[in-house]
Amino acid sequence: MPTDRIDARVALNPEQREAVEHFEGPALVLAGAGSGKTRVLTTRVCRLLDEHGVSPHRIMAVTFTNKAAGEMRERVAGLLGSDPRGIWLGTFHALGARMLRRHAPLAGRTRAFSILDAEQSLRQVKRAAIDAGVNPKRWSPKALRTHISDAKNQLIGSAAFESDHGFSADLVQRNASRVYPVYQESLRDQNATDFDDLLMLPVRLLENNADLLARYQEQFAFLLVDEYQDTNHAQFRLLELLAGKHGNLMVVGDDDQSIYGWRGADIRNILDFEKSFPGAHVVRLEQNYRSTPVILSVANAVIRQNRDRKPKKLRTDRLGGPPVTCLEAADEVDEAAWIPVEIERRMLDDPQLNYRDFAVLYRTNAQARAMEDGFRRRGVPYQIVGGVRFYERREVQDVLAYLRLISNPRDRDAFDRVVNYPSRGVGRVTLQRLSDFAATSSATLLEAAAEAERAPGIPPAGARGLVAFSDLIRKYSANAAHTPVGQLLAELVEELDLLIVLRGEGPEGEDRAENVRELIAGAAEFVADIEELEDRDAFTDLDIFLQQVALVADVDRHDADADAATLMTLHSAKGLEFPVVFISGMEEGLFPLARSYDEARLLEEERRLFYVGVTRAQEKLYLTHARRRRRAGDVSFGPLSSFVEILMDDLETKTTRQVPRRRGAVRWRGREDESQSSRSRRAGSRPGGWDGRQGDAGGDDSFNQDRPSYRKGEGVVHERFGSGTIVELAGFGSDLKVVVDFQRAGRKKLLVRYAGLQRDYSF
DNA sequence: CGGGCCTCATTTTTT
DNA sequence: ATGAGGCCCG
Repeated sequence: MPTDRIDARVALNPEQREAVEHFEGPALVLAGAGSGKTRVLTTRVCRLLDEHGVSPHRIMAVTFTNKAAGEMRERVAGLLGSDPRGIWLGTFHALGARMLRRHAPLAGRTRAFSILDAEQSLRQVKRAAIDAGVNPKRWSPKALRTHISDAKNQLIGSAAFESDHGFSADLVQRNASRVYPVYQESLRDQNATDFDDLLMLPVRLLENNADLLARYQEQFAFLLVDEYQDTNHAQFRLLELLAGKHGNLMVVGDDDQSIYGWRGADIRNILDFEKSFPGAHVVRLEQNYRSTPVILSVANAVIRQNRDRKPKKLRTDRLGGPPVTCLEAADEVDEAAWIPVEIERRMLDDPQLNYRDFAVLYRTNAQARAMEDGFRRRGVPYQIVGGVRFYERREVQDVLAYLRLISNPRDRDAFDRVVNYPSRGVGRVTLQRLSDFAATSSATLLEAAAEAERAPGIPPAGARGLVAFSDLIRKYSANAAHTPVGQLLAELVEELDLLIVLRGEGPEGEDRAENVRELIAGAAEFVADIEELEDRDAFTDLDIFLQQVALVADVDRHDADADAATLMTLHSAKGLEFPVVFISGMEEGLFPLARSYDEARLLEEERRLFYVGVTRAQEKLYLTHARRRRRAGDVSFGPLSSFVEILMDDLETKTTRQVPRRRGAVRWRGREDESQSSRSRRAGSRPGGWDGRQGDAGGDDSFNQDRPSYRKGEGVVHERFGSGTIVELAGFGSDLKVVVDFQRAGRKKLLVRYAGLQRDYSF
């Protein structure tokens, strides 16, 4: 029996088995961190294919990253013994793009439409703002784009948005409502979409074309969705539509790991799944196979504090494990110096460990730089995920812009970018004249460029440049149909002498040339996705390459096999695991980020983010913080993060050599690097504020004047309201607010500055 | 038309 | 502190 074959290779616990064996109807799998959800998903896919004989093209499996999709494909192939050809497997955006590509004319696009990334779409928003008479200096294109993007993720089209906000008192909204239609129209003109369109347009396609909807509903007999907690409304709607006939939708997720609220993800999708899909079969996976109980208890202690969640608790059969270490460093340089040293120390202790077993996580990409310096100085190999994205590098963008223009001659953003790169004597004025000329003859810029000699006001030199440019693009467009991308790209770079141009650009030049070479190498390896074979003939290699490149995320480029420590943001770490994890920058104001204090919702998301970070660790977890940190040019003194604060009793604490010893500490200058102080370190903090001493008293937490002396759960006494318990903290420094549940007076929000609270020591 | 200098914002996370 | 964008001059 085929299924025996699969089951024999995949050991499942009863809950996992229950999920895997679920067949028809909606299902919600609440899968805690490390509970084997990927295994459940892949095994179920295998079962559907192998046991139930479902045809692969009738299954859609949605993952959060391309990399996760690739891994799932591999695992399924491994279990089945053959590649699951035909299955619709990928991210929402990739699948949306695929659907859109097939029916592009219905959405006013051709099959070779361009996908604009954030930066490109921002430029188009700016252009649209100008066209719509909205001054981009007064109204930041970024803010406008955020509103437009939010609207799209809510499936609000430009017309609806205009009638909602056209006369809104909120001026940003009102201006956004003027820009949105112009922006959207310009995307259509350019045969382009932004990321959000890859969700919204397919939904519109299905909503407006009954036969198409019926076809896809019939096709997708089974839908599986990973990381469901991070879906937004558009994604929900897409699933709702596609699952409309068969209703066999299984979603897997963990509300505690919902960390993309800022991007429109709606945690309600998972919390209300059973309402949206009545009769849903609910399975909970709470058995954790990843982390030591020590790490899990920290994770549980943190997440328990969130109110808006489905109660659950991770269990493990594992025993023991080293304590979680909290390290205090003097500043971010000190922190970044200590971590690689500690990594080497651990590797000496345990020869089993490799560099790849370590990850350093941080809240913001800005922290990467100092960390990178620390690793480089120590000579510890590392790879950074994120930050300046490969595909966003200037030189890579330039080359890609050529390709985009070759593939899609209407791509305005691409045209602007490379028409004068390398220099062809085409300046701003010439470009403006060309644009006018194109408008009068209703041609594309590229078509107009071919005729530039006839355009009024364009000097002969500029016209020659434009004609040459147009000839160049035309030549490669013709070649694209029968030349592999790698070769096309190599020829192009050769013809433009790009590598030489780049090397001549100064000290960065060599790196840039190297990046371009890497891009060529990547393109040479590119083989159009076999899934596209069905409608393969309609596309050139180039079209497919470009659409794929546009959707590559940073994590997709993470090389798990390289023997190097991984440096990345907490967001990027979702779904990954490492034996040893460092979470750095554990300071109030940085993590949680200061602005999350205003709203409980935001603070809860920060806490979930912390939970995600903690649960990445298999064996050993470090939480590090710096007393002093350079941020955005000036120095900030962040007190220990409240997330760590509540855990202090269960942590082992250390300091680096750079940190002055506390009063009463055993020694000031031993050769010993770390001191074992812990617990009760804060017994001395006084109620009512801070005592702003600086300098040598440094070990005392009161060193920092921003440090709130209050913590959640503490008892306090107010002269009028009596005694109560702190349930919430908000604000900063002199703006610190507390929410207190008073035994008699009920819940009050107080400004510490005025409230005159006393600590209730009897508590 | 291009280069260089100055100003400004920017630092939350990303498909 | 750093980068991007705008402005001015050669």
